[in-house]
Order: sequence, then C-alpha cells, then structure tokens
Amino acid sequence: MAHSLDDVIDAALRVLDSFGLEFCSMRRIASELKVQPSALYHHVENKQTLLALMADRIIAPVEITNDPRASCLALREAMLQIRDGAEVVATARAFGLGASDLPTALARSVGSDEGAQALLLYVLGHTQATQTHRQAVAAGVIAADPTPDETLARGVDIILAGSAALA
Amino acid sequence: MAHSLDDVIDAALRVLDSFGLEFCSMRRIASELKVQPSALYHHVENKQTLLALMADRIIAPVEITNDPRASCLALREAMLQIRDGAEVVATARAFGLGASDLPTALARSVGSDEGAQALLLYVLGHTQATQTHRQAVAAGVIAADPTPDETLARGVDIILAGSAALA
DNA sequence: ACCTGAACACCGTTCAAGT
DNA sequence: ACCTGAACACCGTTCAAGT
Repeated sequence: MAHSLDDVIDAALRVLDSFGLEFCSMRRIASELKVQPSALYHHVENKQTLLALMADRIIAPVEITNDPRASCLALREAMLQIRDGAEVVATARAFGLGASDLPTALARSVGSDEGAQALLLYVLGHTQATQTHRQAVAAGVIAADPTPDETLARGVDIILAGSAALA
Repeated sequence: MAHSLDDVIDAALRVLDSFGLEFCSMRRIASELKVQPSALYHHVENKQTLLALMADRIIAPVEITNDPRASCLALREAMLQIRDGAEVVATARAFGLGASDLPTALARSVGSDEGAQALLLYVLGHTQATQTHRQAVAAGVIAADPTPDETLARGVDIILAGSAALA
C-alpha cells in the first residue's frame, strides 16, 4: 500500500529512536518502510526538510503558556522522549527551519527577545548535554552522575531573573 | 616532506574556511595536503578528534579574564574568524571533546555553574545564528538585516544580571 | 500518485605493504 | 615515522521508467 508523508516522518522517528541521529540515513528510513531510497523523494525534498519535519513533530506536544518556566520544562520533556531529540531540534533551528513560532511565543511571555533566545538556547543545549551524557552512561563509557540533571530549572530561573531585572 | 599533526589541523581549517563544515571531509583535507586519505589516520584517530582539535585551535586566542562580558565577546570574535567556526566549537563541545577548560574558567568569573553554562550556550548559539544568517545573505537567499547583530551583549548582560541576583 | 532500478559522485575507515 | 593502494561498507540525490 502507498505511503504518505506522515508515514515517512513516523518511520524516520522510529529509526532515530532505535539507532540515533548518526545512523538515521535516508536509506535506513527507506528500508524501514520497505521501499527504495529514491521513493522518499516523492514525499520530501531532501534530508534537511525531513529533519525539520521531525523536529516539529518532536516539539508538537509542548504548549507555550504564560509561564515560561513551565514551557521550558515541557520543551525539555518532549525532547527527552526520543533519542537525540534535542540535537535534531537544535540543528533544525540552527538552519532556520521548523519550530519558528516557538521562540516568538516564548518572547511574548518573557518580555525581551534576547531573554527568550537565551532561554531557548539554554534549554536546547542543556538537554542535548543530558542526552549525550545518558548515552555515554548507557554505553558504559562513563559512570552515572551522582547529582541528577535538574540543574535546568536553576539556569532558567537565572535567565528569567535577568530578563526581569533589565526589562 | 613528511607532515605533522599541526599540518593536518592547518589544512583542515583551510578546507573549513573555504568550503564550510558540510564539505570538510577527510578526503578533501587529504587532497589539500596532496596525500592519500588513509595517511590522515597516522596523525589522528578519527574525524571527531580532528574536529575537537580544530575547535581548540579556533578558540585558542580567547582569554578568559575576570570580566565575563569581555570574555564572551572575545569568544564570539574568535569563532567569527573562520567559516562555521561556532558550529565546529558547538559540536565538539556537545560531544564532550575539547574546550573543556573554557566553561570552568567562565564559571569562576561568573559565580554559578549554571550561569556559566547558560552564558556559554548563549554565545555559541547566538554566534552560530550569526554565521548561518551571514551565509544566507552571502548566498542571496535572504536580504541583509537592517539591525546589526550586536544583540549578543544584551543577552550576556541579562544572564549576568540573573546570575548576580540569584547568587 | 507512488514507486523501482540503476546510476553518479561522494563518504569514513582499515589494512597490508612500501620507504 | 609516514605514506600508498586498494578495498569495504556505506552515503544523498537524480532520473528514466514502470503501475
């Protein structure tokens, strides 16, 4: 049966979660769908746009409310649901693709554009560090950290306090 | 004449600046040195460690002083000297390689670890955005921004104010 | 509309062998 | 110590052609 764009994105996210971004190739996604690699290009222009669509799907469940602190924690949770989720979202964002309403929505609830940007970059970077650290632990390369990774909230509070002070 | 590790890093940075990270392959670096690709593996274990060495070289000129604001601006300047410089430093850092003393030095002058991490992630992300934006302008994909990119200082000030407030 | 098959121009890395 | 030559197991993307 013929596949849809959504099927492609689903398959891509499955491959991502199973093998990681490094091995999330067009060819693997195609074989996950039991289809030739060239078939993917009927649904998607290139790999970059597929990655942007994946990023959008990853952050889809996060609601940006009036509470920027809660929004940041929700963003983190959403990205942690899938392997290399933060890296995918960060790269898509770095290339100016996808997730473009998220920073503007954050800016509204923070007050300043720079505060919102700092907040977003901090959450992305911090969560990315969390995920690479977890993978290193899982691979046995490193020992599990005694302190949990709930330092995120503190960083968020710092940026929010600074935004309020320089409003 | 036989090449040294430094020659390899030099050639890699030359290829990076000319073609960008996307095309900075081991094979191109080798051909820049007029050498077979396999020859590189005599100097470097794999591509990742070479990237970390490149990152270290890029940020080598930045001095971390007691003035975190000046340190951040210096870091930005250093990364802007070379094409995709911020991306190289960010990726190397994300993988836990290279540039590892920089955040600790920053933390000393900021007070809190979270403040230093937020500062670093902000500078890396902001500078990366600057560079991709500039490349988009150079490629004619987008019009030059009317406002210059000196919003970095404001974001830095926000994070510093927050760090001081929550000390 | 959706896909196949084949091709093009690449990758990173390994390894025996040369000097 | 430093490098060559050849190979292995991959990439992303294009394009004519099929149904």
